[in-house]
Amino acid sequence: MIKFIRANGKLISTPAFFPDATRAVIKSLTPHDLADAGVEGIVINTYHLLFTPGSKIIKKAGGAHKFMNFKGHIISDSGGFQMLSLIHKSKKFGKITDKGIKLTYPGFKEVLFTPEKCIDAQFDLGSDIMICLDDCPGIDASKKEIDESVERTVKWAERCKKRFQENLNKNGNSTNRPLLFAVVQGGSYTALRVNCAKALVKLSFDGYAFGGWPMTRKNELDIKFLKLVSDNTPKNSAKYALGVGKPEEIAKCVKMGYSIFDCVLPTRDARHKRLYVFNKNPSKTKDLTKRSFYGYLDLGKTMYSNNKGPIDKYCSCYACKHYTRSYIHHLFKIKDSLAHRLCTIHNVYMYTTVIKRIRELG
RNA sequence: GCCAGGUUCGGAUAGCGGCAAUUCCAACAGACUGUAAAUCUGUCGCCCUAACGGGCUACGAAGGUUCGAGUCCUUCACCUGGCA
Repeated sequence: MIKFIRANGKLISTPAFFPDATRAVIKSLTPHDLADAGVEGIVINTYHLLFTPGSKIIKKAGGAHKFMNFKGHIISDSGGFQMLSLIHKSKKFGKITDKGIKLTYPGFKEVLFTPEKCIDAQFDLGSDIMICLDDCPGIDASKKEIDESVERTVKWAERCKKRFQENLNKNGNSTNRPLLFAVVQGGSYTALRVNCAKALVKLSFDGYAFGGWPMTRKNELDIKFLKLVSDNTPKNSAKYALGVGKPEEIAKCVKMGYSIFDCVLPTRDARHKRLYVFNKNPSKTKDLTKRSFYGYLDLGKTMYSNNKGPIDKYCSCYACKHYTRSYIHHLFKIKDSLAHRLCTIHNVYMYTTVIKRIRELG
């Protein structure tokens, strides 16, 4: 398993979990909070930032790192997944064509988001790892639709790579350069996944990501296809499981060869009062893939109103060191944003604890 | 003392002849996996049924009118204004 990835002249330790800062913020946290919580990198979203504030504004600010005042690593997601989450839900957000995605984000001027524009925007953002624009099919897509999405994803990846190269040449620096990852689509069809992976590997990228929906319809990790993609990409390449997942799912994916993860769960759940805890001492466990090892706490429940313990007795994050469940429950009741901040710090710290332990165990 | 308005399911509200009865809050339960999410979905009088459904008790109290009353009428109790 690879221990480091070099991007933009900096080393990224792996495996790594980068929480999602879709709109260039981990909601409610400052970069100082992030550093404190052991967060080494984040994932921002090209699609969302294209509209607000606009990639050019971030470029003028000196890139996303400076704009956000964040010193860690930054991966920019292409926005391909938004085709699934927005356009497949409502046509008002846009339309997918072979040229690119016609984006009609409410309140903004219509733009044709091509693979080239996607890459240019990611250079504007100055991210360390860039993701090719992919065509992510909806969860109920037919085989024909997935077939088309694979074809488009590969073609777009090729165009992304070409544009990526052009941007690198323009900058004239080949050693301290960002990386470009391609996304493997193919849904739940073995042949499509394999073909997509092989076609992308042939084009050669710095890393490969598992795209689409990482969960089965039963909401279980789709191990079969995650493994298939991992097995059909070069052994020592960086592998990114997009949108994965719960701590035990990440641990499982690491065993399959994945080294980079991002997921909205720890941050969103924190805002939804759901806290992640360890049922046993994490520094003593050797297997982090067991579901029973983790617990969830709904701090909104009245049962915690007078609970004087920390969120998690095995955790030493800022929130656990300084505040009780009772107080945070109170903050939720009065709808104070400090609840979000403390809980986000905790959940994110909990994930970094899991990652650190996985690294220790090798 | 006179006049006017009010009293509804934990709290606050809607309802002005067909109602177990609106909405909000609270409470309870659930969801959340490349973030349109500090969000969303249920339940929320009691009892029976796996379910469709059924039974009982309810809109301050007591009477009355009506096929039918939270809704109309009378009296009483309490609360809030205005005038004495």
